[in-house]
Amino acid sequence: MATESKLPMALRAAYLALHRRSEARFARYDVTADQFVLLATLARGDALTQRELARRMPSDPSTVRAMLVLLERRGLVQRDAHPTDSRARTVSLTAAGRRKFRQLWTAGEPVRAQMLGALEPSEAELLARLLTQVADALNAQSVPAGRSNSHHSQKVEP
Amino acid sequence: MATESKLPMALRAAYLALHRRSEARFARYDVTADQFVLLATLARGDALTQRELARRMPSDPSTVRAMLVLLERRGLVQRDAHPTDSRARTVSLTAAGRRKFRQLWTAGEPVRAQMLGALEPSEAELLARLLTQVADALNAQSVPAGRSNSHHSQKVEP
DNA sequence: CAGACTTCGTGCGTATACGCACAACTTTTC
DNA sequence: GAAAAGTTGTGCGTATACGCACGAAGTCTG
Repeated sequence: MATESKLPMALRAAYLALHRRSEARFARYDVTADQFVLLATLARGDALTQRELARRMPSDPSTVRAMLVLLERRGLVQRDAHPTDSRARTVSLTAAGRRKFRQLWTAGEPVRAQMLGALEPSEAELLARLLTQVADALNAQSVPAGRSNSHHSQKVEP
Repeated sequence: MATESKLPMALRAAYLALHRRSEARFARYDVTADQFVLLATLARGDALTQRELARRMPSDPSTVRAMLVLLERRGLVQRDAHPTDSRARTVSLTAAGRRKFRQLWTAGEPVRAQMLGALEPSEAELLARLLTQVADALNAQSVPAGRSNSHHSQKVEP
């Protein structure tokens, strides 16, 4: 039974280590590791709805909202009315947000280097692939109580 | 730059997916995913100090303390005076705690199966190894430019 | 077009995940 | 042995991470 829990525990340990390291690294910029993820996501695709932003992070929409409130207050992001959907709001980086993100990207370099340095280039690639496979499997809503071992990430029978 | 952040993002996504899935799975037992980790750690080595428990989880000692308060209140763990060190307290599972853990272990089986099912057996092994490598690298206090770090016991090249 | 259903964002409550400062205690040092 | 230094647990503050319920607005029925 210990062998079976090795993978989940290793995943947890690795993520928490990454998170702690990043947190320490970004602290002097007054930005958290998760705020960095949010800013990075916006840097790659601006003017997303909060929902879409949350989906890409990936994080819970209500978590993202809490983060946006803090970031908006500090002028790093702005939220505007959606052009066509009046329920939604679009989120974008401000000029200050873009500047901050560039600083953070540089500041985070040693952490990424530390991760990558522990692996062969091919291993890094492989690791990313395996993690994605695992994440997809876990997100594929496959078995709350049924037997259907649908190995593809599609819908479940209603 | 997108390629460089792929691995950290994939790690984050995979962990969060695991966490969400586990959380949902354990909810009906009124136990969180992290409480499960704590109980599992105690199940593997009882009568640890809070510090040692935190180290093995791995989690922050003050986080572990908060968790212990909740779990103790519910009678799943107990904290006793340490036999020789009067600063420390030893933590153990109660009978109810052991029973709960067995239930949780079973309840969590589908999640582990879902993870493992997405991988070849050899891949699972490899993934665990790579994650451990990454975690070790991140925890190895290599200090890329700091000055005020001297606490941890790890080696650093000077 | 009206009702049902879905989706978006908000607000609230709980549990991590930490850092930091502090008191009590242990170990080391001189 | 007493002072210095280190360790253990506690308490506090902030930021996630989420679920759930709600109102508002969009979409889909008939």
